[in-house]
Order: sequence, then structure tokens, then C-alpha cells
Amino acid sequence: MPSSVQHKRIRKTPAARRAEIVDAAAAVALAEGLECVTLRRIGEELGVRPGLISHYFPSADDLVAEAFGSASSAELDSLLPAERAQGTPTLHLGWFFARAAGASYDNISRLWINARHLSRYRPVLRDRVAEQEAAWRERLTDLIRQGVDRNEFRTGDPYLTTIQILVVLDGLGAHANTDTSNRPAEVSRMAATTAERELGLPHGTLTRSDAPLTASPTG
Amino acid sequence: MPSSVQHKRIRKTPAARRAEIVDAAAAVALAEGLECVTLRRIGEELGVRPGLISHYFPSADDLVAEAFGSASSAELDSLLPAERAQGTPTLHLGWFFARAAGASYDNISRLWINARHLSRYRPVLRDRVAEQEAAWRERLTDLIRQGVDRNEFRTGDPYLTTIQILVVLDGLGAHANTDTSNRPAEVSRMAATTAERELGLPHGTLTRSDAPLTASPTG
DNA sequence: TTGCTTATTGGTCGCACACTCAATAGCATC
DNA sequence: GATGCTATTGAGTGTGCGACCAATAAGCAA
Repeated sequence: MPSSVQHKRIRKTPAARRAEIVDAAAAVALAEGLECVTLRRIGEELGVRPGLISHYFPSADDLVAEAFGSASSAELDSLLPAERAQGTPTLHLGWFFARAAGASYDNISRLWINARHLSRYRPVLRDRVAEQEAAWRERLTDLIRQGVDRNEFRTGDPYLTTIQILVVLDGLGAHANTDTSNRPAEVSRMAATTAERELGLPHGTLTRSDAPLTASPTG
Repeated sequence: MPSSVQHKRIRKTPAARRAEIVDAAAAVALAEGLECVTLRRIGEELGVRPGLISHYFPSADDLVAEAFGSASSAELDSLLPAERAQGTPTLHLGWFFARAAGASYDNISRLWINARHLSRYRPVLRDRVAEQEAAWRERLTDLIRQGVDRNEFRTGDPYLTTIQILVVLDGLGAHANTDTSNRPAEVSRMAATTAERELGLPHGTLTRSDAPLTASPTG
């Protein structure tokens, strides 16, 4: 029963192994933080020697950046799908805020704080953070533009509105590592409130309780 | 010329040495980040052996927390003085936003990101962050309450307004390690705009260009 | 089956970190 | 000027990290 330690080598294609490494790194980054994405830790996670991780990522910084990018873009796809099969922009925006205000979003908030801080020391990660920020901005802007086209939203500058919403969201997420428990409801609603104000929507439009808050807009 | 290395011991009182250590740690924390607050680094900063720092702070975590607390509370005193000798609440709030929106505030934003992230792993720091958050909230709430008393501001809930302002401020500060250069003016003004809206002030009241933006409110 | 490519291992090196503790020397006090 | 307290040193421990590299074996192709 040689199940505890792996002596038998398992040889995989570079593409498969690399994907496996990135997935593991993204999972560790989300659950424990980017500081825990080390050659040893990811190697252990996959039952593989640290040198192998080094082989696929000659610089550990690249792996950390890749872990963040992978986790972030996966979350973005889940939160704001690129192609929206069903539902109106208003509904999608409501779903977005419902999830972004929930406790399940805390891991993502933590990851963003983590990445924004670590950006200070790691240029590779800094570039990746900038790239992801652009991706989130673009995805949200697209949704707002579509809402404007359909006369659901009313704003003179969808891009500006997007940034304003994201600033509030960042501000709310900044405290993911501390309290957030005894936070007034008006504060938790701030992102949605901002969106409603800037998009000319009646107050409460984006936080209707009769909407299926937990359901995925595409599923 | 034994000027390069210090072989001569300089013996100070515990209180003086401790204060010296905390000051150096706070400076390093602000300039280079809390991760750089190490026994070696601070010892080198003071021309002293690392063991001495260990003597005053048996756990390095305590020093890191102290460094953050010291830097944060010093900045708070400078930004929102406890006793305001001159100027109205409106003027003080204007000064506050002027400084908080400037580039010189970036180091503070960086420090807060740093501390909020590191809180994830260090309970001692987490407590200190919570303490400082409370202090900032309290100081700003006091200012707003005073403005309400003098009929300069109009809000039903000074505490809630305070939190809303701080959330926006946190959101703006979150990007201190990345771009912030090509940020629309409306975004940079968001904190002041939020305050004006929530306090019933005419738009522009808190960002008047004729106010002495760089002067300290206490002299 | 044989051979070859290369994915994977195992071991090593240097570095930075916190922490411990006996030995030392500055300085106030007498 | 001698004495005692203790602030300060110096040396050492153990851990975890990234990086490097020769040796090995898995699995495909001939």
C-alpha cells in the first residue's frame, strides 16, 4: 500500500501538467493567500517535487501572477458572464450585487487585497492586477452599455459609472479580513445604491428580494 | 576612524530606546511596508544588534502591530486633529479631502492595504487595525456631529455618513499600488461628493479651490 | 523489443527570517 | 574610584524560501 508517498513517477504532457499546476496554485491563492503559493506548497498539493514546479515556472513570481490571474478571471466569468443568454441587464446587475455583497465573495475580496498589496513588491503581479482590473471594468461597462441601449439604464458616461461602482465595491471589500459583521444594511447596499443613483433607477431596483439571488444568470 | 561600524555601545533608558525602535519601525512601515519591519532591518536602522530589538519586543508581531498603530495614529492626528483650534467643520472636512485625495496620501493608503492584508495572518495586527479603524471613524464622526450642531451639515445619522465616506475613501485608496494616474476627476472627487450629498451641502463646497489646501488646519 | 526524448526526481546551495541565551560593558550610584 | 544593575552584544539554532543541476525513468516512436 504505497499510497501515502508517491514513488512512482507519473509523466504528463507539459500542457496538462501546467494546467494542473495553475489550477492548484489558484485554489491555494484563494483559500490561503498568494504568499502560500510557493514551489514547495504547490508541489506538495500535486504529490510532486518542488523542482518540477520550478521547471514549468522558472521564476516563482510568474506562478503567483498566474495563480491570481486564473482565480480572478474565473470569478469574473462566473459573476459577469461575457455572453448573457437570458435575463435583462437590470437582472444581471442585481445578481451581480447580490453575490458581491454576500459572504461568499469574501474570498475574492481577500484575494484582491492580497494581490493589490503584493503588487507593491512584484512587478509581474502588478501587471496582472492591472490587466484584471481592466477586464472587470470592461465587462461591467459592457453590461451597463447594453442596459443604456435597451433604455433600462440612463447615464451619460457608462465608463465613469462603472468606475464609481467598482470604487465602492473595492471600499466594501477592503474590510474582508476584519469585521463586516456589524455593518449597517445601508452600507452593505452602498454598491447597489450607487448604481441605482448613477443609472437613474428607482431605489431598490437592484436589491429586489424576489429575484433568485443565488441562481447563476447563465445556469 | 571607526565611524563605519558601531563597536561602542550606547546605553539608553528602556523608555527612550523603545520609543526610538517604534519610531524607526513606523518609518520603515510607511516607506517600505510592514514586511520590512524585521528585527534585522530595524536594528540596522538604529545601528544596533537585532537581539536588542528582540529584547524590547519578544514577539516580532507586536513590533509590526506597534509600527502600524504608531504610523496610523500619527497620520490621523495630522489629518483630523482631535481639538480644532480654528476653522469650521466645513473647512476642516475640505482640508481632509484635499489631503486624502493628494498623492502624498498614497503612502498611507499603501500602509492600510498592507495592514489589512497582513491582518489575515497576524491576529495582533488585526486587533490593532480594528482599533485604528474605530479611531478614524470616531474622529470623523465627531467632526460631522459638530458640523450638524452648528447647522453646517444636515444628516440624520452622522455615524452612517461617516462609514459611507470612509468606504469610498478605502475604495479610492485600494489602487495606491497600481495606476491612479489616468483617473477621471469625478472619481478623485468621489469622497468629497459623497460627503456633500450625505451632508446636504451644495456640490463643490468641500473642494473649493480658494481654500489653503496644503496648510495644516491647526497652524 | 529497443532506443530516445524529456518530464521528473533528489539533493544542494545561499539567503533571510525569528528566537534563545550566556557573556559583556555602559552608567548611575555610592 | 569601586560596585552593581541591566542594557546590549555575539554567537548559534532551526525553519522556509527560490534557485540550480546532474541523474533517472516514463512513455512514445521506430
